[in-house]
Amino acid sequence: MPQPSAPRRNPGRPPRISREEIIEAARRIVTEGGVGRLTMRRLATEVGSTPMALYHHVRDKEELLVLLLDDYAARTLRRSELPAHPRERIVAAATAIHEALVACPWIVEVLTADDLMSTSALWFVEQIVDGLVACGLSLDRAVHGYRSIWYYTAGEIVVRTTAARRRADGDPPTYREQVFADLDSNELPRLAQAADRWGALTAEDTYQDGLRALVDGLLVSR
Amino acid sequence: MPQPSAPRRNPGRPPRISREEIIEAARRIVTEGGVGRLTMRRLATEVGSTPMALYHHVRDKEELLVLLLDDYAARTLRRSELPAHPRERIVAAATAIHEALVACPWIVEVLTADDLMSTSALWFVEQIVDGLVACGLSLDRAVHGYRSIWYYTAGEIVVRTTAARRRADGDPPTYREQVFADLDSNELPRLAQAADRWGALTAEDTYQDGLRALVDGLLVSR
DNA sequence: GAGACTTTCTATACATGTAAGAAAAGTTAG
DNA sequence: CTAACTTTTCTTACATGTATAGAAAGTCTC
Repeated sequence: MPQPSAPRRNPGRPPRISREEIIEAARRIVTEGGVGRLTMRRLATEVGSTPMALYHHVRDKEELLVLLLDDYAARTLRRSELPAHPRERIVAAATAIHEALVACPWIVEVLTADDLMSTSALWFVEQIVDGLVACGLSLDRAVHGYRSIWYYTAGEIVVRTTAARRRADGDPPTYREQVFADLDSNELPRLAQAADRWGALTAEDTYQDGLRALVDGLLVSR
Repeated sequence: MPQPSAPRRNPGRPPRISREEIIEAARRIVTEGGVGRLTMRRLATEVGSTPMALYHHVRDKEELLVLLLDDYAARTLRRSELPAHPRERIVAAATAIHEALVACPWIVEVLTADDLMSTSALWFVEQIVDGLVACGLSLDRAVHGYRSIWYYTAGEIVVRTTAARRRADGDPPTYREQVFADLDSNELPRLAQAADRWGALTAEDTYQDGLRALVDGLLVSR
């Protein structure tokens, strides 16, 4: 029977760095110089260690980014007063998540990693699922509904911030824009009709419009 | 006045490889060994050239992947008989795009790159926009609606295929799953209630459900 | 034909993520 | 104390994307 109160230390070489230290240092690097400055080597010197030592605390760089995102969410997403009406509560919770993520431009590389599962984000997820249930959906349908909202949200952020970044880089227009300029107005009349406004239209932020549509659609129980 | 019919060749060293050749070779590599096998060096030897020569035909690897995706779309997406009823036409067109992309597991890394703009995909985009207009939306709102559908579609694919890949890798469960196991059922009752089914629920393919909800929502003009 | 100009290709170099294995620094059993 | 064992750290090495500089191979002007 092991003595429970004895401060018996662990065997093995004692660690000189911790996951928390690593994340802290990573956060410093990212907030100062952007996510592009975050390399394993830089991070290692920042915590006073070697690159490979990091890999004992973090599976790989992607996991590091996920941890960083969760850390960010934990300190940004604060539970706030949400509307009482379920439908509006859903919209507000999703919008809160969306705003937090949009304000953090480097996440794009991480969003592909399944849900946003930071403990602090979970409260908002709960609000969404609960709102859907309150509107009459079964629990299963509510979870599926939340997933749809998450797909929409993640897709919006990933697609729009990548596009925005590309615009900011002042890249020469890709051949895609060329394609769009050469539209055949007999074959594709609507697109041709919208062609000149396409760039402006797709740059607009219509997250809430789409979200409301999606939520409305989810709530007309079928 | 330049002689129009003269086969005056271009100045400069004549190219030994073309963008088409490159894409062809890349397709071979990817279909044989997966996208992980596609490196610039391998591609270079495949076309009998050097890595840096590729960069005269392709801006960078990302553009190569985009080209590859368009190439794939061009040979997979065939215009098909779509329902006449506008709402069903929208759903069918989006589903066609979705199915083509899902069948092609390496796209994930590219989907972040704005729209799917392959010429062959544009026809489906046209169907969606036109369907929305036929249901009474203004052209602007229809374009926005299409964008919402695209966000949802891209997000669904990116999130779900990444999750599936991770599952297939047999990774040790990430700390996210740990978080989910430790849910406090007082704080987050709905999530706790769904916790054990969460994995199964989020693995289900509910693309069409969400899509229909979104389209329904878009069509109740507000 | 000689040289200027243009386009494409090649050689070399660097930063990055990370695999593999050895070394270090502890704890525990004898 | 010594030896086995464990955990963490360090060293070295490799594959990859791509920047940079210059060489090669054409056309054009004269």
